[in-house]
Amino acid sequence: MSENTSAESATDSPKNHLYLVDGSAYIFRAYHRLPPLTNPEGTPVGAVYGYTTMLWKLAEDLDKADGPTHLAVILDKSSHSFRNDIYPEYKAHRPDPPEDLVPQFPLIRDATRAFSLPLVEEPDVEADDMIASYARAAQAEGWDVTIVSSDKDLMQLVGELEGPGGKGRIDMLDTMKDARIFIPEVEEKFGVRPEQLGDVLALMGDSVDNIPGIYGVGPKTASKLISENGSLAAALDAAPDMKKSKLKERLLEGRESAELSRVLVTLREDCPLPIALDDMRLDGIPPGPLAEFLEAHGFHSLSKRLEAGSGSPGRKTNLDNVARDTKGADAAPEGNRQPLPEWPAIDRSAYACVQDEAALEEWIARAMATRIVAVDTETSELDAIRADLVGVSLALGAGDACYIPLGHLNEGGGGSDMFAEKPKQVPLEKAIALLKPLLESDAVIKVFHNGKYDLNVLARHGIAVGPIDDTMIMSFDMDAGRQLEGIGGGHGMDELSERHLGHTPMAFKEVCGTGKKAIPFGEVPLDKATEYAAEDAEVTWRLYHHLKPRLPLEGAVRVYERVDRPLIPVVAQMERHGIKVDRAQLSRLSEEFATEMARVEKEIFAEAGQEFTIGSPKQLGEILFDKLGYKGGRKGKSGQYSTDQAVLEKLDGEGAAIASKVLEYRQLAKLKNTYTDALQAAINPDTGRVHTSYSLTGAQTGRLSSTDPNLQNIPIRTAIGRQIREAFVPEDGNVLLAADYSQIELRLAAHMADVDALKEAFAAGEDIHSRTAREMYGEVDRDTRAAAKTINFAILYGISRWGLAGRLDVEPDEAQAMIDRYFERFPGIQKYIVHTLERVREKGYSETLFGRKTWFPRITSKNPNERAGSERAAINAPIQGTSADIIKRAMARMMPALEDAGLGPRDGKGVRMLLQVHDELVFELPEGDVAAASPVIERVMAEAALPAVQLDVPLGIEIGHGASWDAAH
DNA sequence: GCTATCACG
DNA sequence: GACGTACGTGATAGCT
Repeated sequence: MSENTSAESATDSPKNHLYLVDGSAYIFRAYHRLPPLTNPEGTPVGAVYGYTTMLWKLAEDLDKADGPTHLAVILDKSSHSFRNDIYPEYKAHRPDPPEDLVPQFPLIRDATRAFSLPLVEEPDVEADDMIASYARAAQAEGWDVTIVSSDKDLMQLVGELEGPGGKGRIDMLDTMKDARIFIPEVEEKFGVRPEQLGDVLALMGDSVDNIPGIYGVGPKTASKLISENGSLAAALDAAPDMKKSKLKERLLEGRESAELSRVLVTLREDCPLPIALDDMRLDGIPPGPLAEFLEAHGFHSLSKRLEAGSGSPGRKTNLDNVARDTKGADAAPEGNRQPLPEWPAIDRSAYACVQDEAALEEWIARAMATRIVAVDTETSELDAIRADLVGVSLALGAGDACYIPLGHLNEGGGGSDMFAEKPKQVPLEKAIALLKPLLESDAVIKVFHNGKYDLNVLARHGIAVGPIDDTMIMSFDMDAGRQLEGIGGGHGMDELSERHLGHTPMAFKEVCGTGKKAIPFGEVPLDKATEYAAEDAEVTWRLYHHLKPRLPLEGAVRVYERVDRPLIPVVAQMERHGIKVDRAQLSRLSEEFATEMARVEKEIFAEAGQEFTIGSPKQLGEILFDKLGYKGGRKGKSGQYSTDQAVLEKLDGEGAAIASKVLEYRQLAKLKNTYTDALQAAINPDTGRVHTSYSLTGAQTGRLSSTDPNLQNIPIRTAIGRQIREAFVPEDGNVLLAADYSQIELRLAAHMADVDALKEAFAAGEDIHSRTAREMYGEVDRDTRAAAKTINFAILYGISRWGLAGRLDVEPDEAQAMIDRYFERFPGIQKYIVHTLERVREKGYSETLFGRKTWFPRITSKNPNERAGSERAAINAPIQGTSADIIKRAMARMMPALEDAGLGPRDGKGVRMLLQVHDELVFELPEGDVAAASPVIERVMAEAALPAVQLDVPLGIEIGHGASWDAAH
């Protein structure tokens, strides 16, 4: 980390913060979560790899505010402890670890040594006890402690205590979920305070460790008993007075067992400490041993990162530099292409075409065993909501893929010979029945590229696919905005295949043709279809194994796992819901607009003295400026006159009647062509509703975008345009409900730039533009408020005196004076801008509060125009992107929260989330549910940043409902 | 396929 | 000191 950044953040001397890594528990989880990789010698290293990236990530946080100053790894040394002595059955029925995990245990030690980290392994002491002892010892010294684990037993330690050395805090970090666990999280999970957790655990027991607890008492009952009675002893004592019940009997009978369990779950906090706390200080990671280790196990991507950042050989280096300084490496044209695992070249001729049930069953069984399967669907058309399923392809490994045709007609098309036999295929119904358990199995990760599409296609066949991963979203979360010279910056499969695998997949048009000669996929001959479809699945499989391990290295795990990945099925469901539009209303408006256009057109021709194409800016410009002689400059390299709204309004102000008529004509044409006509055409004949498609990778900042049709730009600002909103309606008996974040970007700016005056204003519920006007001008009236509003937005968008001058119609000097005044009144803003730009120049990317990166390669451009443009975008991206992260989190939590409140889908109805418009969510719900649903929706939205981010400003929500989208505002 | 325009946040 | 600069999108018409 560069000196200036640390100087800014580290004004106070950093508090000691000990990280204790529960290594043994981690590798079990890593094993079950990660793909079964092997090193060059064939030793399985999937869990080791996960462990290595975890340590890397922790070391990366070294200089961060809440990062480690001290770190140690604790491992279990032997299977015997004091618990076996008092209870021989303890952990007696543990199954042996999986065969391919056993050889990884010693490698965990190697990995730890490779990072030069202290390693604690004591015989006859369990890791949990050792962790507890170290945690308490550090806490007593007034240190903060983070236990890197998600073991529920360790949650007993969470909390804050005043020791001889000051106040020390113990929390936990679940690196797989990237979640901090503190008192509220424990309370949420177990319903009791951490210090009461031992009592709950004693009652409920633990089948894995063979802790008996009380038979028939599970987490729910245990938590209830303890929270009601205060403690285990009190709960047991209260049992004789309970009214007769099964539970009473069990408590009376199980008293001894519970008391034994209480001892077993108690952590020993007084183990002798083999390594002194001070010796756990983390100064830096010497690169030598680490490089050797990474190399030996074929962790090429990590090796490369280490090389890229290590500087002079042998120098002790801080991993923060190593892992983060990726700019240099990635700026090279091939920089983004990492060494690949040793896969054979893709061979399209090797794919299987699955045409009978037996073969399909075998593929499905193998997929179940493999636990990770790449899936791709082929369909009759692009629109997922209308598309029919034509086939499914699966990939289980490199060179191990198949295509399952399901809806193919005979080659050359169905129309020409309707009696032609179809190719042999597993009947669709049968295939769906066989695939459903695989695609819905919790134990198997289904990997897609743009899975939202496939989810929608498969949902039509009653398959609720999950859990999924998505290589398109992974790519977006790591590489948004990143453009490599000559390689492009998109996230399409073909592009990623070129970029990361160096392989050009078969082009769709090669298979189906293009333009008028295009044929539907169902008419492609099976051999060709198999090559194309199975290749897509295999490419997805390979991309997954390339991209997934990169996620932690790029710091993209949190945004992928906590924001974007959970959103995929949610957005898919919104698309399937669609929204009802009133066709008659739209049609009426179309006619009305057409009549008006004809009238205005006549008037324009009269003014112009001739007929011309009003919609042609070129012709219009010539009429206005050449023929009629109005003043107005040329524009751009096209040499064409500008005739946009600003120009025409100016002309209108100067008395040119034709200008306002053209504006009116344009407005009508826009509304008719883009909305009233197009929306009618977009109604799905099967559902009678309009189904937009959201792009999850469309906007570099992390926002969604909406296409076919775009429902994120339906008019609202003018009365005439709002008539179109009136055509968006609920089904009978329902209403539409709109909930939006009020001024979310300004609130985030106030938080992120730490502007006290703005934070106060939001906390007090003031009108923010009025407050700005008061700060800037000392008085608030219509004019000063309007100017303040303009300036507030200018700030969000990256300000310039010329831009502001243009908007406010003042001289740039005066605009500059206003900017200076703004910075003076809100000093945090200028600091934020300067700091943000410094960071982007240094790192190459901006970051949101949730860690979403947007890359700005042109921030260093020699072209001042280009560079300035990047700077403005870079100032805006963290704010716009954080807002996007927040509403995405709200969306992912919304339906579960409504379901918890009993408001979920009921006989196909209930509350349905239909649309997202950046800071607004639109729902359709039975009128009778409005009162119950509104507070739930409001709470989920208002709390969406928590617990990951605690904002200094409240998030205000405005909610309305009515018989149309317009009425809901 | 590109440019200009304008709808939204 | 300049920069025919407010940020982020998508659809349409006209024109090459």
